[in-house]
Amino acid sequence: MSAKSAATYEKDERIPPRARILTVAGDLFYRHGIRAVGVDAIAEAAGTNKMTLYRHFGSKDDLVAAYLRQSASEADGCWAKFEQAHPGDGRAQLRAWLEEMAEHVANADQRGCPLANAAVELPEKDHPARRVIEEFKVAQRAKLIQVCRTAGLSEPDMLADELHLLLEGARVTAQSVGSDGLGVRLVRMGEAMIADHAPDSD
Amino acid sequence: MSAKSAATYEKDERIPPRARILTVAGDLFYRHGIRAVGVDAIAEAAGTNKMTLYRHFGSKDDLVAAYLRQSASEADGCWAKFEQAHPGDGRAQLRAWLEEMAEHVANADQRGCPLANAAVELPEKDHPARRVIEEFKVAQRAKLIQVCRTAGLSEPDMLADELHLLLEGARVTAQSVGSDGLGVRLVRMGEAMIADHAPDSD
DNA sequence: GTCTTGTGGTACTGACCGGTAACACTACAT
DNA sequence: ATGTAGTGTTACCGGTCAGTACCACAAGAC
Repeated sequence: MSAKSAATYEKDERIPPRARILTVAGDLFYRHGIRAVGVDAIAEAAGTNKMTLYRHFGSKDDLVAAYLRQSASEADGCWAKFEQAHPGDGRAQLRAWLEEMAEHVANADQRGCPLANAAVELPEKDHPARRVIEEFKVAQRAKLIQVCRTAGLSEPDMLADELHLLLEGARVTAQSVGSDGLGVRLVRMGEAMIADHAPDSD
Repeated sequence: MSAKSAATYEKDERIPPRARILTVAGDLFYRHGIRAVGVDAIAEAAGTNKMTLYRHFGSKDDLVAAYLRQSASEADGCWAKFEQAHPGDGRAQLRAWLEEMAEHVANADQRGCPLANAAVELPEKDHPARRVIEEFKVAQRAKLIQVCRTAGLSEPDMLADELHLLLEGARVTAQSVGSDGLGVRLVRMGEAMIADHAPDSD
């Protein structure tokens, strides 16, 4: 109930400690930044202790990597959701994605892409998190290109990169400037980009 | 000459300690991240000691704020340079800006916008750096809108935001994905956006 | 002269960092 | 009943963190 963390587990849950640790670590890393959160704080917030944490994750860096893997798989699940909601309809999936991102940007307690933030915070190129970030971003790009292609849009890889830059820019801008009206502008711009790549007049 | 820092002053310079500290702090903060750099390291790299550092900057947070102010004024100087190179020609200034950013993105030891990175690293809303970031971003946006307007482009504020999102996205993407071909694509996309807002066919 | 201002050097505080050792305990399987 | 796997607890390690006290030294001002 403190201002610092609303996600303290108060211990006794039926959820196994590893999952508790990962959940609470994700919350703290995302909200306060990776370097700003110590393992003691994570263990305590997860209702366990440092030893158990280190039995499941060999080091803080490993925990960070696991956190990023988790974030990446959530993003994948997001795409799966769109595909399920609009099966075969790439255009609708793109639109759903745009709207989701607009919502994200407008939400005050969202702090951008966890992976991109980690890339900013951890420049050391041999950090275990780096691999996760790169793999995710490559997969993400491939996924986006594929959706653009199945949507029947021209130059799918070009459009995918355009949309990606737009969204990434919006997410990072929301953190430094704020997000008044950014969401709607985002959707408008994205729609315009998509329209520019429509082969038929739509 | 080590891998860690090429900017160690080896002490004896004629440059006064305050300037040395600020320069070396900027270098280290930018390359390794703000939270990753301690005041001891800065003082040593600047060829001075912690006491002198604390005499000029009351705390690390103040030093960080000074670092960001410095970065912001460098960016302002950049715009002044464009204005001087292409006086009165907003379009050419925008083009110069795009090319500068493309260059930046392609450069491997650039790590995005110092202000935006700081916003990621320092989410605490009462941090002295926050004020600097917000003021800079507001000024930056105003400046960009003004250039778009004097360039005679339609919907200057809309275009300015589009360009800003594009650029910010490119800078942050370069850190997580890499920058192969990103520069040229950036210029192309920016030119297309500008063209879309040209009242006459150009 | 001396007084002041800026600087360097050293040593320190107290807190926190990531990580580990050793041991007690519970639950469950056989 | 016994073994085993996972967990909790406490105390600790060496290192680093931001920040400070104290003193010595140099330069310029008067």
